[in-house]
Amino acid sequence: MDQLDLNRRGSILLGDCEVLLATLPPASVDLIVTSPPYADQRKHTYGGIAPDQYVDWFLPISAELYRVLKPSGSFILNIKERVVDGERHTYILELILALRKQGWRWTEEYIWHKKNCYPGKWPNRFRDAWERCLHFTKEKQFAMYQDEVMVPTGDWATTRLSNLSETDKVRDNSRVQSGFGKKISNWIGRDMAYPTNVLHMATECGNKQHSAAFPVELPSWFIKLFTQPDDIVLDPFLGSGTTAVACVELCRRYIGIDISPEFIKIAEDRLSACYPKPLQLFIAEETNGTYNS
Amino acid sequence: MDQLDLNRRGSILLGDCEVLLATLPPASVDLIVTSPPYADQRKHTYGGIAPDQYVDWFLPISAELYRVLKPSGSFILNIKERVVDGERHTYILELILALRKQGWRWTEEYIWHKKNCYPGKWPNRFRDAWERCLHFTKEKQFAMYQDEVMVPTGDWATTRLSNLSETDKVRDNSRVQSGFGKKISNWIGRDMAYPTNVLHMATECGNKQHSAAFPVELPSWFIKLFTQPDDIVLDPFLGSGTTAVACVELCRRYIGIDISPEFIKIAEDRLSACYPKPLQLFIAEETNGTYNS
DNA sequence: GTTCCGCATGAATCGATAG
DNA sequence: ACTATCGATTCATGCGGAA
Repeated sequence: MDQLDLNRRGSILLGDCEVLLATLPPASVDLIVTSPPYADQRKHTYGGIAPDQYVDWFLPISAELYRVLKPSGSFILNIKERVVDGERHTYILELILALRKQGWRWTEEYIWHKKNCYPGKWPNRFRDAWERCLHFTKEKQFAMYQDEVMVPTGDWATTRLSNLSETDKVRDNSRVQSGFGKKISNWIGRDMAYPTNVLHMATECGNKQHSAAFPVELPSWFIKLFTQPDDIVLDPFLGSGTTAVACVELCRRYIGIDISPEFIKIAEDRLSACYPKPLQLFIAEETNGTYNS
Repeated sequence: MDQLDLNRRGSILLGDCEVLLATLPPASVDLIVTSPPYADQRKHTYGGIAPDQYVDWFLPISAELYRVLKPSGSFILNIKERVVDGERHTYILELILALRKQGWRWTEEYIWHKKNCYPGKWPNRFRDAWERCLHFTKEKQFAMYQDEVMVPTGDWATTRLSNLSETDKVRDNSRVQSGFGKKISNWIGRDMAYPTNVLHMATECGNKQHSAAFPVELPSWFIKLFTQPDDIVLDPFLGSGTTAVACVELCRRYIGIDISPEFIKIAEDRLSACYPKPLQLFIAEETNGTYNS
């Protein structure tokens, strides 16, 4: 990836992703995580793709994504169909079918359950509290590091976890993420379980600087699951840079593309104030000498 | 519906639902809730429909469902696609597209989050913890009674609800469901909120008598949301009778169809031991005189 | 009458073995 | 080669029995 001028942390590219993706070498990316502009959204930057044209708009881009992804790589597409004329539009169903014709395997559909979804009331539907995280791969076998996202078992969470201090939790997390120490499965033993394909995460609503499509937690989870440190993660619709932030925190390299100079600026500002998680821990311990292991 | 010989509670019909549905009058049903046999499942009763043939198998049935449903009615289809050769099969996506061509409106997709999903570990996926509850309607406007499924807000649930006895909860539920007392929204006031389109419910696995496809809670929720007392609810794949049980408990009339005499027997046995929720309360209070309001 | 522990039980999926 | 069956894997829940 040296020809990409990818520094130690990553690269942010300004421009149309279909054009810029063509400049990347084939089979060079370990993971693609993205939340593309939803139909009729972001009109000021992408021109607001009409639902009926969404598949035709996306397919040339996904063809380039297929080319740059390693055979062992994964492609996570976070998306949710809009309501049009009182019913769910079918462009995502059609997109899944079209991507399969393009060669992608529709390996799994994860659900992001938005614990704090947007408020509102309508006569014929409730608040929409979930989005699709479609998992596509090129091959039947692909890289997956399940131990990296293990969670406390229900029993353990309600009884023992509640007794741990916040500092304990932070320290434990960072140790695992930095690759030091034992595997979680050995370390905690039977107190940890593998997660399911339903992710419970709150949306980030407090941040006034940027309107992130998804919380850092979401790309972080998939990055831990599908890549190792120093692997390369691509987000062709970087937006406010959430995927790149997750990469820095987890010591992965990123390639971020966006067509909007405003968003690129926001992403670069966020990244400049962003450190790997182990380093964050180090800073925290420097500042706070009261911690005892 | 008198020509159906529908008694005060409902009717259970033994036979092929495509045939039997043709005998029902048009526009006579308020709600259809069903969980059809999934592809390649239940081979002993339904012959195990192959994934590739699923849409063709289902369309003649859904045509009859369309005919018997009132214009203001809803059709809830609980289903989940299998994994075939390491990827999710697309027959449900194709089914949604085909149902729309048949005239159905794909109004919403609710998610049933199965808190206790089937265990297991595989190299390329996690446990499947969710199923689709597809909501189809005939018209843009349809009957929906949102107040009937309001839920306590987090604060209230964790503080006051946990202090209530089981009897209290039964009493409260039955009052609301039977139409006695105030609307929940007035009764609890600001402590109640509307739910989202994500339903958190555990599967019923402990029951030795029958293996219900879904918990009574699931059809109950949709029945409360889309019907009023004495309305008619249809389940063309009744199975062990869970939908009919929910109808009895909520004082709705049911039409249940199943092709398996064994399942019909199980359903009838369950229904004979089944009472409306207000009556359950009455029995509970007869037995337990210690309750003070 | 509580609370706590042990146990059986699932609309599952994969890989290996057998026809 | 391609399909059919079987064992191994794994965890939240609700029941019954025990302290």
